[in-house]
Amino acid sequence: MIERANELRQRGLRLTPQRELVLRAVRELGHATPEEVAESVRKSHPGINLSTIYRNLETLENVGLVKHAHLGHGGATYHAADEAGHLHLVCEDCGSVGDAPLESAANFVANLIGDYGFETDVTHFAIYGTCANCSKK
Amino acid sequence: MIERANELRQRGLRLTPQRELVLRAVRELGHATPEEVAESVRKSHPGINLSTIYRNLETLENVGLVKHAHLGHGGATYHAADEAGHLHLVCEDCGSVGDAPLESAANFVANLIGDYGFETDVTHFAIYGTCANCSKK
DNA sequence: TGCCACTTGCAAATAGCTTGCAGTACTTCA
DNA sequence: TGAAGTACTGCAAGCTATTTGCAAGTGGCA
Repeated sequence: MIERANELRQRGLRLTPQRELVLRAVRELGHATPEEVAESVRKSHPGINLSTIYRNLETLENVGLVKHAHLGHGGATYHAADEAGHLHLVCEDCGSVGDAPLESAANFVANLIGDYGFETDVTHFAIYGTCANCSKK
Repeated sequence: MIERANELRQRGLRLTPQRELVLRAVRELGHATPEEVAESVRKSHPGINLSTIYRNLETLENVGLVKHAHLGHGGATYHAADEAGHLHLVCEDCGSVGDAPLESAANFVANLIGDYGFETDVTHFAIYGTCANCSKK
C-alpha cells in the first residue's frame, strides 16, 4: 500500500480514493474489462465516473501496477501486474477465460525469436479456441 | 471465378459487382481492415458504401471465401481463405504484420490440447510482440 | 495552512461497426 | 426475351466502447 503510494508520487501522481478502488477491483476481479471494474467499484462508491476508471487504469498501467491484455472482441481486460504471468485461453463458444502457465508456450516463444527475431509476450493477448467443455458437445 | 459464383448461388446469394470488388481487394491486400478494403475498392469505384463492405465481408466469410483474424486494437482484419494457414506476428512498436508458418506453433498447439483439452486456431488471432527491426533499436 | 498541479465528474465528441428502410438489380422461370 | 421475386445497395440514423475538454475539487509539499 505504502510502496504503491510512493510509486505514484515519484512520478508526480497522487493516490486518490478512486485510484485505490480501481486497483483493488482489478486485483479482486482477476480479469476485468473497464466496465466490470466500474461495476465493482460502484458497489461501494456509486458516484465514480466511467472516464475516471479509464484514466486510472491507464495511469496504473503506466506506473506498472496493472497490465492489460486483449481478450474479447476489441475490449481490453486488465489484471494486476503482480499476478503471475499466464496465458489466457479464451473459448470462442462459451466465452470463458482459462489460464495456462507460461511454460506451455516456452517452446513457441523460443521458435519465434530464433527463426524471426520476433519477441513475443504471450501473456498480453488471448489465445482463442474451444475449451474442453465446449468441444465435447 | 465461376466456381465462386456457384458457391454463392447455391446458398441463394448473388454475385454482385460490389461483392467481387471486395473479394478482389481482400486478395490483393493480403491483410486488410474493412476500412482499408473500402479505400482500395473506392479507387476504382468511389460510390461504394462502408456498410456494403462490412456486409459483404461477412457474407464472403460465411461462404468460406475469406476469413478474419483479430490483429489490431479491436478491429478485425480479413484475408482470403485460400491463403490462410499462417500466424500473424504483429509488432506493437511499428504495427507491421509479419507471417510465420503454422509449424512454428505446432508444439504449442499440441501442448494446449494435451494438457487442457483446449483446441486453438492460432491463425485466428494476432501474436503480439516486437519485430526484429524494432527490437534492434 | 495555503497553494498549485493533478484529478474528478460531466457532457460532448469520436471511432468503428450495425441496422432499418426504400429503391435497385441479379436470377430464375416462363 | 421479359417479368417477377428477392437479395443487395446506399443512405442515414443508431449503438457501443472509449476519449477529450473543461470547470470544480483536492491531495501533498512547503
